[in-house]
Order: sequence, then C-alpha cells, then structure tokens
Amino acid sequence: MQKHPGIKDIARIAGVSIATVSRVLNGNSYVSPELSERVLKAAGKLGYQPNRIARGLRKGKTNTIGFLIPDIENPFFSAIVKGAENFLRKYGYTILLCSSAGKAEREDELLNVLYSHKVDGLMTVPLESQNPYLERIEKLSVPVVVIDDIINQKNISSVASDNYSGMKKLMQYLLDTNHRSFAFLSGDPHTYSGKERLQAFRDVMVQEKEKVEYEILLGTYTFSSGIEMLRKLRKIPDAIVCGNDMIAFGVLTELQKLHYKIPNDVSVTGFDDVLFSKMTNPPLTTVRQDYYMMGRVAAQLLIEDLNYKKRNSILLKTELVIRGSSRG
Amino acid sequence: MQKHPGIKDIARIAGVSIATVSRVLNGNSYVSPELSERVLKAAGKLGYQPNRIARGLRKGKTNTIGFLIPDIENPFFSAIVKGAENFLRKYGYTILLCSSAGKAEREDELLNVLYSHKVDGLMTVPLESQNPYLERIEKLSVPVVVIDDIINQKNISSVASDNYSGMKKLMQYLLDTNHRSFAFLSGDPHTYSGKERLQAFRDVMVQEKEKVEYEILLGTYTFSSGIEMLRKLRKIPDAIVCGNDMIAFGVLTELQKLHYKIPNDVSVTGFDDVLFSKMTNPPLTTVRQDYYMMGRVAAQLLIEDLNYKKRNSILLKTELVIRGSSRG
DNA sequence: CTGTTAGCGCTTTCAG
DNA sequence: CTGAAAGCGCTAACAG
Repeated sequence: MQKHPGIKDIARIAGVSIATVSRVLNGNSYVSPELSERVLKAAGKLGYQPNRIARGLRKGKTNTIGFLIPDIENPFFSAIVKGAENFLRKYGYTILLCSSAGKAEREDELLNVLYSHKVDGLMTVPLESQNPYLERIEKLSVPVVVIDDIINQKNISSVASDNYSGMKKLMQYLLDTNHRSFAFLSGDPHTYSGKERLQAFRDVMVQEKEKVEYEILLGTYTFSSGIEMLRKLRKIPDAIVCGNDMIAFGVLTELQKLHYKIPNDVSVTGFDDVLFSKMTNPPLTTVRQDYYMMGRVAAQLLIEDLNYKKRNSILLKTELVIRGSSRG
Repeated sequence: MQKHPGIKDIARIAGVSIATVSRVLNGNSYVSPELSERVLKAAGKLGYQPNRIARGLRKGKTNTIGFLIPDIENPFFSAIVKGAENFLRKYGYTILLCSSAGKAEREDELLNVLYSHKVDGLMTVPLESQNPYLERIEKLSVPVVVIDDIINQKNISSVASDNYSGMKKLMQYLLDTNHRSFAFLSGDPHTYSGKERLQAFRDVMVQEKEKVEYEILLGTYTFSSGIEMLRKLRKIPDAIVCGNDMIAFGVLTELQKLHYKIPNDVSVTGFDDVLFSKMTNPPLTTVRQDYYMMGRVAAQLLIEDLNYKKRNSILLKTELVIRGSSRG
C-alpha cells in the first residue's frame, strides 16, 4: 500500500465503515468512544491527510480563496496578501494567488481560472478604479472584496485607505509650517488612490487660493517618473508634494544631484511610508497607510460575507509621519 | 437554472451525451464537426467553466503548485514567486501560496495543508538550510524544488545563486582597489546564503592573510542589525562588507550620522542589489542576484520533474555592480 | 465516432 | 449510534 491512505484504509484497519471514519474525523456527529479511538489510532498510524479535493467536490466548498493582484513583487500588494493570509488561515482557508502583471485582459482570464478552481471567495486589487471586470465578478456569484478601491455597489465589500483625508492632513501641516508655493507630482490618476490624493491637493489649493501658488504634474508611481517630473518643474517651490514615496525618492535623488539642500531649500513629501522612507537622507516626511491591515480587514470582510452574507465598505485611517525632509 | 452550468447542462442543450461534451472540451478524441459545433455553442451560451475540483479528483491532477516561503512581504521572496508564477501559468498551473512567517513549526503544518490540497508539485524557500522538514517532503512523494538552497539528495531539485563566487568577486575587486582592512557584517549564518557569503569572505582573508586585517560580526539580514553591528566595530576599516543590502543601508545611515564620508573615509558594500540600492546616497556597490530568474528556473525544474521525472540542481550566476559607495 | 457506465475520495441522507 | 448507498462533476474505459 504505497498509495496515499484514504478513508477506506482507515475503515479497514479500524474495522468500521467509512461513514464512521468520516464522522470521527469531522467530529460533528456522535460516535462511541471505542470506535472513535480505533479510528483515530488507525488514522494516526497511516499518517492520514484528508483529500480536500474530494471533500471540496462533495461539500461544494474548497476552503480556498482566490487572490488577484496587479503585481506580487510590489511590496504594497504583497503586504496586503500577507495580512489577508494570516487572517484567513485561522479560518482554514488557503490562498490561490494570481497576478495580472498589469494587464487588464489577464484580470479577466485569471478570474475564470480562479472561478474554475471553485474558490469560496475572491479578493482583488483592481488595476484601475471602476474596472469593468468587476461587473463580471458579480455574475460569478462568489463573495468578493475589492481592495484599495471603494465600490458603491452594495453587493460587493471593499476596503481602502482614506487617501483623501490623508493628503489633506499633510497639506494642512505644510501650510501650518509656512509653505506657500507647491508642486504636486501625481502618480497614475486612473487609480483610486491617485484620484483621491490629487483631488485633496486641488481642493486645498482652491480653498487657500489667495495665499498659495502651485503647479501639478502627472506621471506614474515610480522612481524614474519622479525624476522626470522634477525636471519639468517650472520652478522649485517651497514644497514638492509627491503622489507616493517612490516618486519622492526620485525627487530626492535628483534634487541632491542638483545640489539643493533638503529641507532648507525645499521640502519634499511622499505618501505610503514604505520601509525605505525612514532610511533616506534625509528621512522622508510622508503619510502612512497600513497595507498589512488593509489585507487583514479585507479578509475579515470576506469572512463576514462568507458566513453571514454581510457586505461592507471600510475606509482605513492614515497617519501623518513627519521626518527630516520637510522643514517644520 | 441559476446554478453554475455543468457538462450535463451542455449535453442536454446540445442533445448529446456528457461523454461527447467532455471529449469536445478536452479535444483529445475525435468528434464529428456537427456535434462538436453544437457542444461548443451550448458551452459558450452557458458561459461554461470547467469544474477543476471535479476534474482534479478524477484525474488525480489538480494543476496547482504549492508554494511555501518564509515571508511573502519580503521582496526577495515575492520576486521569486512572481518569476515562478509567470512561468507556471503557461503550463496551466495556479499557485497555492502559504507563508510560514518565519516559524519552523508552520512549515510542517503548511506542508500538510498543501499536500491535502493535492498540489501537483511543491516549491519552497526553506527557513534554514538543511531543514529537517525536507525529509518529510520526500515521503510525500510529490515533486519538489527547493529554492535558495542547494540540496544534495538527488531526488529533489534545487536552485540558488552562487553566493560564494559572488562574494569572492566582490572581495577581489576590493583588493584590487587597494582596500586592506575589512569588516564583514554577516547576516544569519544558519541560512544557505549566509553561510556561503561568510565562507567566501573567510577564504579570501586566509588566502591574503599577509596583507590584510579583518574582523567578523554576526547579525541578521536587517537594517537595524546593520546599525548595531557597526557600533560594535572596534575600528572603521577600509571597507565594510555587508551580508546583504539591508545591512548596508543600516551601515550607511549610521556612518553618515557619525559624519564619515563615503567612500572617501570608508567603502561600504552590500549583496542582492535590491531596488533601493541605486537610490541611496551614495548608491551602493553590491552583488546582484536575480530573484525573479531564480523563481523562473525553479518553475522550469519543477515542470521537468513533473513531465519527465528529471531532477537537477542549478547555481545561478551573480554580477558585481560597482557604484559610488566604494572607492575605486 | 458516440453513448453508457463506473468510479476518483469524501460527506450525508436514510435505514436500521 | 452505525452502516449502506447515493452522488458532487468530471474523465476514461468499454461497448456499440
């Protein structure tokens, strides 16, 4: 018997029926102590591990959750996955992971793959806000939670950081510390976070329009885009407000190459507070969002949907982190 | 009929038997064009997606690969996962991901979970070199490839970077540029990479013992460990050779706080070449290892094992990357 | 070429 | 409390 042991083998050794074995192993129905013990002993001896595929087929529940993200290598997304995984494992779920590599058509394809694997639920960080593939998800009739985007359809749960108020907090701090001219180097404005951060900046500028001046540049959430946008700036303002930390790193590097003193000549700020933000020289003033928590909350929402059919949308608080890259 | 359509539904609509439907959908047996078309049309209309759980049970093959790593949030590991995933998907595999969170007992537990899900193969980055749980993997009789560690048992494939010769290359460069006193700030010496890098450093020191002096400190692969080890240094040498880039970042930060000029007063080197190594000030001289490629090669090895039962162990080349943190 | 049928390993009625 | 038997959705003999 070199094949992996099954419930049948246990039954034979313990001298009981397979039904009894199943009952003992699942512990949801009463079985006499004697039989119970015999079964457990046999299972232990064989090193039995249940076949979740067979169980999944029978029960219509696989204990797997599909995870669809743009890029697993990006620490933001992987932190989300980590947060979610730690939570989901407590409930016996394992993650089926797919990354769309930034391609929209992949999202669709992978959605089918995941569905095909009969995942019990789905978690996704969409490539773009209001992604049309979300409509398809609905039809799949599998519980979903969308991450880093807020969905208004009430049959889908979602979770995101409060990018808008985070950026407002940051701007308020800069205004309070007598910054009056600004440049906003935006990340991709098609994303939810890009939209919200940009909008917050604009709203503050409009509100304070008598005392401030500013310019806005659009780019992507990358180091090199930060460098490019900096070069296009018409003038170096009091503060350069970057769409995220990566952009800020590019800006920092380029400014130093041009012999600007930070923060004496110009303040630079980021958004996200990634691991390296505290290691730059000077360390970066930024807005922290907790990606790990985002994954955790997302998992929690999914569990609630799975167990009680409750849906919800949650906005996570952000925190202003003041470091040396801004004069205060 | 709100339930998800199955092969039966297609058969009914197309007016054929379920066997015919299966044959058409799998395309491995000849079916007359007429029936074929009717089946395809029905499948399309229903938006049929095969139930991989049922198929898996029947065929004894799930098209899933289990992935077990210490920490998904760590960019090294997630790059490996990404490389592997991109390759595996071409072959129709999806990844079941688990991270052990650095705990050895979790590795064992998760191994069972993965096994229970009847994965067709397993990829793992072990917490420690020569981890005992590798023995257990053998018994599972499922193809395995171990990553970032070289396994000598020939029934298991493995892949790692050539840490030893990478470190030697780096040391040779430092010697060639007239560095004569060294400090080696090691990462965890229980890991395969830690061992190899340390050994290479030692071997070079012994070989050049007449002209050099050095000290060795043991720590972990972290920013804060880098700072700590630097503080314990008895003297600042010509070159501080760090076990990886993270340690080097800590060292860089702390040295600058102490007003050392880099590389004029002291050279600092890393290992890995993470994304941020080119963004530090000065940018870091380091040894690049290609994690993405490591994942890809690992996937390739797994596919070979799966298809032809061929096993292999591969050592990946590393590349010396000279930047501003070392005087040359 | 096509249909009928027997399971894959497990859970869950349904009888006893 | 326990066993026999049905069946989850699909594939693969086996007949025709």
